Amino acid sequence: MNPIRAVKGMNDVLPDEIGRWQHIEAAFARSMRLHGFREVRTPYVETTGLFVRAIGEVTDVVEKEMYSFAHHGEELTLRPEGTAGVARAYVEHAVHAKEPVSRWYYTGAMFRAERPQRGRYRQFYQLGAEIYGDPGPACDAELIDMLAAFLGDLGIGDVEVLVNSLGGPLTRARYKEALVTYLTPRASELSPDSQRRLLTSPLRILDSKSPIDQALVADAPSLHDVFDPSDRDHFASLERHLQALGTPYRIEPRLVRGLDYYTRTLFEMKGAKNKLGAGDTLLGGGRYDGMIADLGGPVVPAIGFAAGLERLLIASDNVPSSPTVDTFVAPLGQEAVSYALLFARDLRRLGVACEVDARGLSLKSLLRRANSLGARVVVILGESELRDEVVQVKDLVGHGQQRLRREEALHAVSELLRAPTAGHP
RNA sequence: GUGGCCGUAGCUCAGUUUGGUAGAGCGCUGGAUUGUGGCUCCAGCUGUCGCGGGUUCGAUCCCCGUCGGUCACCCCA
Repeated sequence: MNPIRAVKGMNDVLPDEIGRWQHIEAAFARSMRLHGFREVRTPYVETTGLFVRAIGEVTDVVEKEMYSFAHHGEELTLRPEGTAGVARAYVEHAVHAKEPVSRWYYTGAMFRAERPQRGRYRQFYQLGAEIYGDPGPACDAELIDMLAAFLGDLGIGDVEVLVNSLGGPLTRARYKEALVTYLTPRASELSPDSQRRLLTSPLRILDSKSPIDQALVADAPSLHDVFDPSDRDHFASLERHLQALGTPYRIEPRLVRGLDYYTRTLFEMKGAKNKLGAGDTLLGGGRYDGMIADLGGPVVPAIGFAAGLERLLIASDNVPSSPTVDTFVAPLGQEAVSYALLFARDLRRLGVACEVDARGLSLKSLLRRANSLGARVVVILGESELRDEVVQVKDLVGHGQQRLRREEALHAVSELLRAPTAGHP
C-alpha cells in the first residue's frame, strides 16, 4: 500500500528543526514590540474578491497562483499574502476611528500554487507588519532601518537594501503611459515575456532579467523624471532619514515589484545569495496609500512589508538546539515506576522539566538516553533506593552523585540546575 | 505553467564495464562493567534499490510514463 504523503510544496517542520523557527519568530516578536507593533491574527481563508481587489486582477498571484474554491456558493481563497486580509480587518473594524495610527504585525502561513524550489513553497510562512495612518517618509525610513537591523540580528550578512519610489497613483499612471508610448514601437525587440507584460503590466518590464530588455529600458524615460513635487519631496525626505539613521541602502530606480497596490516608497532586501540561489529576496514591502479606500474604507495611508520565514531560515546561521529536558528520571524495575512518576511530578511543580523512561531499560541504557537528551541531572530509583527511601541524584556535567532523602533530593536537583552550564552543550 | 538534473537502509552516500535481486559511515538496540552516561571495542536490526509499465532467460542498472526532490525561467517572501 502506498503511504500517504504531504502535499507537494507543503512541508513538515519536525521538532529537531523547530528551535530555529522559534528563534526567528522570537527575534521578530521582540523587534516588533520594541517598535510599538501589536500582533493581529486574521483568517487563512478570505473571499476571492478581496485579493482580486487588493492585489490586482492582472497580477500573477491572482491570475494563476491562488488556491481558490467554491463552498456553498461562496468563492473563497487560501490567502496568498497577508496585507489584504489585515487591511480588510482594519476596515471592517473601523480601526481608523479608534486610533490615529495603528502598528500591526502578523506571522503565519500563506499559500501560492507555484512550482516549488528552494526557499519557495506552496505553503510558506511570512512575518509581516503594517502601519496605518502615517503618510510620512519618516515611518518608511524607520521601517526600513528596523528590518535591516532585524536581518543583522539573525546573522544574515551581505544584505542589500534596495529602495525606490513609484510616485503617487497619478504619477504612476502618467509614467505607465509614457513607458508604453516609448516601448510600443520597439515591442518586437522585447523578449517574449516582456511583450506580454507590455499589455498587462508594463512597469514590470523595468525589472526584467533579460539583457535585451535591460538594454531597451536603459534609454526609456525614468520614473523619477515624471515625479511631481510632492513625490520628489517624499523620496528626498526618506533618503535624508535613512542617511541620518546610517542605514545602508541603494536606490534602484527599476525596482517595481509585482503587486499592483504599491505607491511611492518601495523596498526589497536581498542576501545570502550563495545559499538562496535565485530566490534571494528575503523581504519586500512598500507603501500602499490607496488600498484602504479601495477596500471601502476611508482614505488612510499605509505601508507594510512581508518577509519569507523559510528564506530567513536558510540565510541565517544555525542556532544550536536546546535540550528537551533538564532532568531524566530513571526507574530500575517495575517496582520503581510509580515512585519515579511521583518524584517527576514533584520536580515539575518546582519548574524542573523532566522525563521518566519507564520502558524497563538497563541503567546503562537509561544513562545513555539521558545523555543523548542533553539532560544535566539523572535521578536513579532502584530497588535499594526504594528500600531505604532515598534516591540517587547524579550530575552528568559535574560527574558527582549523591544518595539523598526525597525532600533533600528535590532541593539538590534544583540547585544543580541553577549552576552554570559551562562545558555542556 | 515551461525546461535541465536527480531518486539505493531512518540520515549522508558508495555500487551496477547496457544487466545475474546490495554495501559503508552515522543513527538505533544490546553487550564488554549481574545498577552507572559521554570516548573506545564487539554484536545485532532496518531495503517492495521512488512507483507503474516495457525490453530481456533475468532489470537497482537499459527504455517509456508517473510521482517526488532539485536548479533555472515565469513570479515572488
